[in-house]
Amino acid sequence: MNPFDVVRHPPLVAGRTVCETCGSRIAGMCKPLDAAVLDDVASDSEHTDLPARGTLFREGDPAKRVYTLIDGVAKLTRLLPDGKQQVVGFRFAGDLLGFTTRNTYPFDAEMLTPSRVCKLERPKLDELLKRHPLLERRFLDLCVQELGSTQEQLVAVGRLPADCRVATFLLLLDNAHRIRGLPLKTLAMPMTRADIADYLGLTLETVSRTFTAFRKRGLIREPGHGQVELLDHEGLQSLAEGDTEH
Amino acid sequence: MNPFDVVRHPPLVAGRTVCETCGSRIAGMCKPLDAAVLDDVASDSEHTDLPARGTLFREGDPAKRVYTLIDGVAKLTRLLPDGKQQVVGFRFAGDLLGFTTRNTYPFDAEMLTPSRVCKLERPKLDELLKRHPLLERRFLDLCVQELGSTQEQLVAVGRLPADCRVATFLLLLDNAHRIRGLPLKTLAMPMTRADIADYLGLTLETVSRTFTAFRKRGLIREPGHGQVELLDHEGLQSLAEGDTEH
DNA sequence: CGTGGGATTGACACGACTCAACCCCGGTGG
DNA sequence: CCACCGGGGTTGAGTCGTGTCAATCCCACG
Repeated sequence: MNPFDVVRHPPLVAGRTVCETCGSRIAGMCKPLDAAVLDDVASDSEHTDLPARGTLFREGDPAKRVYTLIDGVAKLTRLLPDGKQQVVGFRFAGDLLGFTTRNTYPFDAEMLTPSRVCKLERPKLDELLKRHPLLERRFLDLCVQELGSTQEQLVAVGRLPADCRVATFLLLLDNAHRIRGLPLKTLAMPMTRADIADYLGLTLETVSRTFTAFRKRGLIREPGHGQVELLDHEGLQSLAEGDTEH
Repeated sequence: MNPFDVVRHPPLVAGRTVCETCGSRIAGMCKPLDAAVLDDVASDSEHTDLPARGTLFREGDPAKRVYTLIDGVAKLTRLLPDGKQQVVGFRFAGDLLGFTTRNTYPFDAEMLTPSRVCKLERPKLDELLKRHPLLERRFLDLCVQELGSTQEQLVAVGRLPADCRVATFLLLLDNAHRIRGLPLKTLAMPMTRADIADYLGLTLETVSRTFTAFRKRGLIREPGHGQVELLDHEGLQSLAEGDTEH
């Protein structure tokens, strides 16, 4: 059902590098932990399932837990007073959700597909952090990474025309699949045109028009609902870099 | 000369809470450190002066040092292949500059005023991090904070019309002065219209027109070059929140 | 006094938004 | 079984906000 739940990769290095509880290996908090620490974390964590459109938490809620997205896709949004929203990021299987040093979440987290998360209570996390210095370092890395991708998004939204922005989104999606070892020919794309528009600072109509333009130019194919195939990586790449030529 | 260098605040709490070497108290890495740690840091750090328009480091340079901006204002920019640039943030006295867990800087750092920085070699920082766990926690806090403000910026750039964006910028500037205890009637504004435009995803002409519109509406005054006075906080606030009314 | 960078202002073009109609498809219930 | 409904997507026509290009102004500085 969920396009992301079929995967089972071999460990990257010998030994237990995957958190057996949450399956996290790629981007989650467990990545650099050794077996002892993993057991420690695992004993404190617990699973929950959410339906598509389910809300994990809302902007302003007390940040009582951190989550690892075991499987599924989430969008993170900030709401404006007038009802418009800005998507500040998408999250995929293995990603960390809701980590912050503040005491409330800074955005909503809503699932785009039926999903499973591994949740960890904040006090337990704080204990773990005290016990395992490596873990704190890990969070720092993740935070720096997140900052980097938000800045990338900012550049796209601030300085690129519509078609270039859509190209960056498609490459982002492609990359999310690539680093997870997911099928790369046809990409699962559970987000609606409206989601993509809110991510790129456009309207859903503009996104829709851009997709059909890309189809006509032979840049992409859409074999079915919620799927894309990138036919011309080169072309998309040069678009994403701001080449408005041809 | 530099509008930010006149300040000398009393310590917030009793004891030595300000790094005597770098003067950092507000936002820099030294904030939560006790005297012993401060001495430790101070003995490894060193000062440098930069002229206005001086470059501290460039995107892609090996991240060999971290800096604390003792005094002055910096802009952080990402460059696009076609020459356009996006300002991903401004930094003020006391702020940390160039901290990352990656091995290259993700953006350029250019001074807008004559500035002084306190620099610390990366290997020494790594040692300090090992020796003082509190410091690592501090960096995590700073990173989370930075992420939050980048997301704010993203919302403004992605979803607000020009006048609302300019209002958010003015309030940002006001806040930067407020938390530093700097004069709040007339704010020092060392950035050019082009800098502001690159921060907000606009053109310098649009920024200029918006400023004159604000002047005519009585929202602001500009007593001199590089200075603004916010006459109607309320009005700017409601603009910044997306109220396009009146 | 001349020079150059920053800022302002105007005329115009164009890209993206708005509003609206329509299609497609899956689900639901009569 | 089929009519109805609603959500997502596409497409068109017209408007409007910004971008573009260019002229002019201001002022600090050499």
